[in-house]
Amino acid sequence: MNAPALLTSTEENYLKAVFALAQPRIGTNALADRVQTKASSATDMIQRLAEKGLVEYERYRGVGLTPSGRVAAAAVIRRHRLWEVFLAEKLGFGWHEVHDLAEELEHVQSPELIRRLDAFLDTPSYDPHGDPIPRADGTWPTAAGIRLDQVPVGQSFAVAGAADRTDELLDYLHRVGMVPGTEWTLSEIVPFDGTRTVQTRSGRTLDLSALAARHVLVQPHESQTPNA
Amino acid sequence: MNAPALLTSTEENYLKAVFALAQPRIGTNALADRVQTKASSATDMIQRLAEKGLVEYERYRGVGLTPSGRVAAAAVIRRHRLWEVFLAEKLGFGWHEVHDLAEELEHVQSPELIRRLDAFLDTPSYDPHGDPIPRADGTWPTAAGIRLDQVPVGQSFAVAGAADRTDELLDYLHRVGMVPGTEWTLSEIVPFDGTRTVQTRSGRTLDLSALAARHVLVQPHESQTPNA
DNA sequence: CTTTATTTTTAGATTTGTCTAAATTTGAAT
DNA sequence: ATTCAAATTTAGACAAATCTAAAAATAAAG
Repeated sequence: MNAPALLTSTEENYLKAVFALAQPRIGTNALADRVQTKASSATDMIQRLAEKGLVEYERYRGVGLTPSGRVAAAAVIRRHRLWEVFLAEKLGFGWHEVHDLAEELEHVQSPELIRRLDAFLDTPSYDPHGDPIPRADGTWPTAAGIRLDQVPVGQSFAVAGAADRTDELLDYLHRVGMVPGTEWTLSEIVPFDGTRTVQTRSGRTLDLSALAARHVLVQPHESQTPNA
Repeated sequence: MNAPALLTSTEENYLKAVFALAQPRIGTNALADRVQTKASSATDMIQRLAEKGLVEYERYRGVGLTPSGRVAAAAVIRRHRLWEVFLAEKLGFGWHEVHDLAEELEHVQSPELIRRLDAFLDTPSYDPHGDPIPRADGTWPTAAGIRLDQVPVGQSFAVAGAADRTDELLDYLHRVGMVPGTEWTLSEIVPFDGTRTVQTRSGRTLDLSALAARHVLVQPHESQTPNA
């Protein structure tokens, strides 16, 4: 329960992999695959992380995260996803290009840097892929609903919120009338680029890019078959 | 003359140190001091860099950079100083805080990242300390004059240009009338914070912060003693 | 309940970058 | 020209992270 010792980049990468794959435990081979190494190397590394109290490990039984391992993993993921937002929103990289770069940037050790980066980006809750960004305290944003890009065609829903607080997004959603509380139905998903067409009960339609759809949180309704 | 092989962070740090200290050669001890290591380690590293053709090394005689070493060093320094500009201008770090962080960020390997970062920052020519940023092609910005913060009290000068192209700086200089071709005399340097007071021949005075003074390039006049 | 196949772990070696301590070389002083 | 001190290099060891190849444990199949 003392201050979290500094981890090497390699240790951080293993932690992330365990976090991603352990439900609740993951084997050495799968882990080695994930971090691009061999099973024997993974065993070595895991034993070190176990000594540091970050994973719980039993020989031949796989690994899982301890509570403090979960906190450490969230910190790394937070750094990773904030850098992804920076790369996409500020430098104009495509959402598919940002992962590898963030993989390097995430290991720069400085709480103050991350605090300021977070503020500079307007404290986003989701990265360019739509994945949640852990908060500074290690908690995860629980979607006030599900993301619009995960809603099936035909589903009706109410807008619950926006995935981040940038003026650009909020202005845009306000301008097109997609504000919390409003009711819509998803009528089409364009296969080519994932554009969503939604419409109000009064018949007004609106096209939203896949990116925009990832940033809109909605509360789906019971079902489109009105019974009861 | 083939593509420059990827260097490790450590190799890059040694290269920077040789660049900074070799005029034209530097000894093992001084180099070791600079990179926070021991002379024996420096010897090892230098021999590796010599094999890669980046430094010219003769036993017991010290090291200097080869032409391709100079190019590689410029690339590292370019990355370092661009990150410094980012940290200071975008994240609001003080100019004294940016060095150590840039030291880590500079080793992220991606030409495209640096290209985009450079554009995002409006292609600055000087970092927050006033040091020149090598261009993408490895050439160095030769000051159209000297920086105003290096002018002694009493000196007259003509404004030659601005150290970078950000709208903020250019707008500001335009607004206060400090545009290329105008004539001024430096009448005071405030010891506390380095603020410069300058005045026109007609007597108008203007206070410039130390930061602003670092970003103004001037052409000093012969002398303040009017003879001939 | 054996046998076999898969997964996991150990053992020993390698690379990068470092260290201490001992051996060399250089250059300066007498 | 010797001697001496400072700078530099070698030698040998170590820690982190990895690998290959061999050994051990588990799980699956008959």
